[in-house]
Amino acid sequence: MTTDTRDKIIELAQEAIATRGYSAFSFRGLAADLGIKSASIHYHFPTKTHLGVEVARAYRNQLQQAFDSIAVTYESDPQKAIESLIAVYRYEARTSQRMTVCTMLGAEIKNLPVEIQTEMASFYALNIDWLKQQFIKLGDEPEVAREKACQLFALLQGALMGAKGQQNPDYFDVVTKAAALFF
Amino acid sequence: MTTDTRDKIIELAQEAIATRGYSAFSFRGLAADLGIKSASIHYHFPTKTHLGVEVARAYRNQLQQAFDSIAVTYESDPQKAIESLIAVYRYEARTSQRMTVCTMLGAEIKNLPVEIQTEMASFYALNIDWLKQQFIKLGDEPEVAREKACQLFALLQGALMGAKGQQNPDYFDVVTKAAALFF
DNA sequence: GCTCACCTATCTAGTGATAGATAGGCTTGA
DNA sequence: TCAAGCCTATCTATCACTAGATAGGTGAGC
Repeated sequence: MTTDTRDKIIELAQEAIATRGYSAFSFRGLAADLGIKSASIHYHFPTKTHLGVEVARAYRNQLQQAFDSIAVTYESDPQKAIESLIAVYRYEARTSQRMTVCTMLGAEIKNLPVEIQTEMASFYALNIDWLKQQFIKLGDEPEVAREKACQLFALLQGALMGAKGQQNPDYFDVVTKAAALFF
Repeated sequence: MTTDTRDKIIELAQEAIATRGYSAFSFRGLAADLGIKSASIHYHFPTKTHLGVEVARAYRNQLQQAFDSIAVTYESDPQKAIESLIAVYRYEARTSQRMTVCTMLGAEIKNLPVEIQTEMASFYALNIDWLKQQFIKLGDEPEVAREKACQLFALLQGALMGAKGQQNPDYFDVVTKAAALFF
């Protein structure tokens, strides 16, 4: 067991990035939450960039798993699959008053180490490609499917962002009603 | 004339917030860009919070002016008015690789002084109320108009955010094609 | 079964850089 | 003359990061 301290650090860092942003979270803050010293975090992650990259990777894996799981469950019903993804994001908007790591890091991108900027690209690709596949299953031409995927993902990000910016989770529901327009 | 240094500070701060975020811009950085010392910025704005609030207010005024100007120009054509607003955001997405102050501060809201959080609320209200008015003019019932306004605004924010997160301005255009769905 | 060497995970104590903020002085123009 | 505008110099807090020490565990060789 390579300790679960490492995992806890990633988990807390992910939470911190999602709520306050990359430049606003600190090793000291994380350490305080964990009840250890910041030097101990440096033992697991030599630099903040290293930790940031690991958080991004972990989040990407979670996302990938969610996609796989949904795609299996609703293999023959792409519309339900999409609605199920929206429910996942809805859960994030409701339970924690935070944004996804993807959205947060996207906003901050100009202020991120290049290593993390690189990871960012795959977030968008993952979401958009998956949505595109669902629309293709629903009978759309690839190019149309891609456009719809971009549009729906933008709607989702805007919904998440607005729910947080206004501190009003209901906003997410109002906005995602518009998802119906894509079917 | 209460100097234009003050105005320049607000302008540069706005630019900095829109590109890198509130917590990532500094008095020293601004001062360096202006060719003065950080102490001189404190002369104009006693604290970072004061400056932040002024930036928010200034941005809100610009937004209000843009709304007024568009509403007058396209008074009898609300659809054109909305398309004109999209063009404004499009310009922001294209020319500078930055986000609007509203979107950026919205993402960071959990990390902002309360004074600025308060200003934030008016950004959303301003955008959504204005859009709502246009939809009402187009014949929608108030409640429907409000929902459409939220949805379209979320789409715009998502478009802006995605264009930046992927460093691809074309994304904005692909996404905002979906605005047609609202007419 | 013991010991020596190494590893893991943490600590204390500090580095230099930078943050926001302040006190007090110089300069210039009305 | 005096105040607006900017300065130098400094403070305190915090940042990421490092060095060196320590305590406990693991494993190999005798």
